[in-house]
Amino acid sequence: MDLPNPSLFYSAVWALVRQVPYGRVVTYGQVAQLIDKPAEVDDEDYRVYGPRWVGEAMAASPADVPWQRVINAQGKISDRPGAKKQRELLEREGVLFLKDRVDLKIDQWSGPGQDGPPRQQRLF
DNA sequence: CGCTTGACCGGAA
DNA sequence: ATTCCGGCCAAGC
Repeated sequence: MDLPNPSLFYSAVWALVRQVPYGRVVTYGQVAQLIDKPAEVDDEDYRVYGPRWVGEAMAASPADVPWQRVINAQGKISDRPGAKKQRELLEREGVLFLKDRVDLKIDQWSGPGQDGPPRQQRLF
C-alpha cells in the first residue's frame, strides 16, 4: 500500500484543516474521512492508513495551517515535542481540557458547515 | 539496500 | 484504565 500522490493528498489535508473554526478540534481519522479518498487506494487500506497519512501531512504543515486543532481519536494530544504548546494554543481558544483530554462530544467540529466554538453555549 | 522512527487507530489482553 | 499489537506505511540516515 502506498500513497499515490503524497503532495496532492497533503494539500487536501491542509485545505480541510484550514476550515476548522477557532475553538474547535478534529481528529486525524476524521480529517481522512472528510477529504476525498485517493481513487487508487482501496477503501480498507484507506481506513487503516488514512489517519497515519494525515499525521504525516500535519508534520509538514505550512505556517498558515491551524495544526493545533488536530488531535487524536482519544481526544488527547500525542506525546511529542510541541505537545505543550499545542495545549496552550487550544486553551487560549477556549477549548476545555479535563485531565489531558478534550471532550470530543462538545468540542469536535462536525465538518464544513458547522462553525464557531461551542463554548458560548455553556456560559449559562 | 536495511533499519529506525513516527502528530494513527481499533481491538485484544 | 493501560499496555500491546497488527497493519506492513513514509521519510530519513
